[in-house]
Amino acid sequence: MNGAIIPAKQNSLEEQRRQLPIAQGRDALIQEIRDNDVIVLVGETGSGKTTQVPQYLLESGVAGEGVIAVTQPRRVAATSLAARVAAEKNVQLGGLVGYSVRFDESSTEATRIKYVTDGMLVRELLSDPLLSRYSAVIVDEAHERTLRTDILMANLKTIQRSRNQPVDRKGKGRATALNPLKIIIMSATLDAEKFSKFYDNAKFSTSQPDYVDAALRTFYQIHIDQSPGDVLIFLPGQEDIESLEKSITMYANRLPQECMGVTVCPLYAALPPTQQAKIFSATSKGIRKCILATNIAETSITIPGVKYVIDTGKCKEKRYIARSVGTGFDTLLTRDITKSSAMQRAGRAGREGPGLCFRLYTEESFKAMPISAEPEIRRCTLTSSLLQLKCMGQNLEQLDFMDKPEQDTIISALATLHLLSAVDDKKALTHLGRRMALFPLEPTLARSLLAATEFGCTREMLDILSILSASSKVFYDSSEEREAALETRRKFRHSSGDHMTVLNVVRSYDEIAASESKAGQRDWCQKQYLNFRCLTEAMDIRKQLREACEKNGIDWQLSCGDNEQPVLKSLVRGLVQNAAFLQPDGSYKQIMGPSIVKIHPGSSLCDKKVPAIVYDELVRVILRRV
DNA sequence: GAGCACTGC
Repeated sequence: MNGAIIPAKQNSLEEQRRQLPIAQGRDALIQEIRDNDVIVLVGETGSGKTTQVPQYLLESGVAGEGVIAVTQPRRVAATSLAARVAAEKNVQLGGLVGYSVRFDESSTEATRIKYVTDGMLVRELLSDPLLSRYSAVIVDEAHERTLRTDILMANLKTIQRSRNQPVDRKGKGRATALNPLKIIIMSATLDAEKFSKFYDNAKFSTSQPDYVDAALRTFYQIHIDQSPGDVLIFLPGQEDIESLEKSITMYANRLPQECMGVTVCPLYAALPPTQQAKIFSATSKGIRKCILATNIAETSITIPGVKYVIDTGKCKEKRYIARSVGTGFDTLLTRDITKSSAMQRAGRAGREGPGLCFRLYTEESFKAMPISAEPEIRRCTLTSSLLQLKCMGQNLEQLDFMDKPEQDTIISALATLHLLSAVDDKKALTHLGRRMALFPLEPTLARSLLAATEFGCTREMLDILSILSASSKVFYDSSEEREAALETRRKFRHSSGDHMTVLNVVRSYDEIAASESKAGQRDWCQKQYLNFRCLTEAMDIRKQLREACEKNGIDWQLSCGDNEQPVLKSLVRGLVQNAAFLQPDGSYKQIMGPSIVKIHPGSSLCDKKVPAIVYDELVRVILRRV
């Protein structure tokens, strides 16, 4: 859909921290490194930051063209970290990612991330006192304060002073440093301030313990030490699942012969059922199954044979942020689970015998967890419920609720209904509003449907709305197959945007459904990278909506054929609130709100620079975990 | 430059 994104930069870091239980994100870190020559990064040792931060530097380009050095006090750490990062980036060790330790080197001209022992870098000072090949030096395990680390840190300080000196090239405008150096000191908590002082009060930032990495290590601890039995790991979302799947598989391939094998099964709602089914198939003897699941495995799906549970203590939660001015937006944020979730997760271990649960959080964090989740009335849009209550002659503001909704949420719901002409200036229900409530649709979509009766395109509108109100997305894929999916779906793309693209999909599906069996339809969907589950659900919804039309004297067969104008006009009637105009810099500005929004990269309108857009979904981007 | 789960109508 025309998912739009509010860029993170819009909001102050402080504001984001407040909304984000896990503090530091990838983008925020990159920004901090861009803004500061020295950063002291505090966090637990051996966590993912040693492998991730260099990759962030490389990917974002903040470290320029030079080599990114990561120093380690010990040889074995340098070589094994290099191997792991090379594997994560899917490159040959010694290419893009390499290492250099005494007696052993694996690096080439192409190497951009180089893991080295601090002694090696100190030695390099002899031949290259300014370390000019390096654009960034990351000093890891700085808290160990080995002699060579200290010598290195002292030198880095003076090197940076001379390299980052602005050079005013005559007549060439602004003075800039020719070959600046970035320094990142990674340390355990206690010494952070001392490091910061040493580098002229350098900024320091704290990274949260990396639960994905902790889960990886816990899994292998179980795998090596514990008796046979499957392992279930709870993670917040697809992204973490994909990343952990990669690292577990990578280590599984290097296990000693006598060790049990490992098979990894990802599990989340959006995963096609065929792949979900893998969790139920029995593993052969000598293979340990490791299921990586979202909280879908907490209640909805019970997995047989699980003996060990690893609980990261994290989940995702969708939250609507109301704005009394303009439109609100949804955020999907990673947060701590509740006590009841924690119990539920633990209970998934050993349902058929003794089991063990490994919680990757402290007793204190457990005690700090809320007992149960906040009720939806405090977190969701109330537009639809408000309309319904009005139809029942009730007033949401006067109802005696167990938990009262936020005032802003009510105000924004009322504003939306007013804009859709479902209520009048006195907040009273209109005839139109009553008709909107006849359909099991969000009020915005119901408004578009009623507009379609005027513009003569109910048939097309029902095709689109049924997809929009299905609970899963039509276009959904893992990050691995994203490119292929994009290419295959190109034929559905419509120059007028994603809603017309969706219409093309439904029309094609209708043709297939007319001649193919259910299995044939499923096959077709799979080949087109379309979500079969979404389409079948949408077809049920469409049938129901058509019936609702018939019942209420609306002709659902009105078609505008190949003329897209009536469809677009009708959509706008419902989505007025979500209109935005192109800005000179290529971003979009809401007409009814203050925000700058961006078109989702998966949209057919992305990079098209059309003068105006309407969207049906606005998502606030949350910074990623370090 | 990228999607937690569920439910009802």
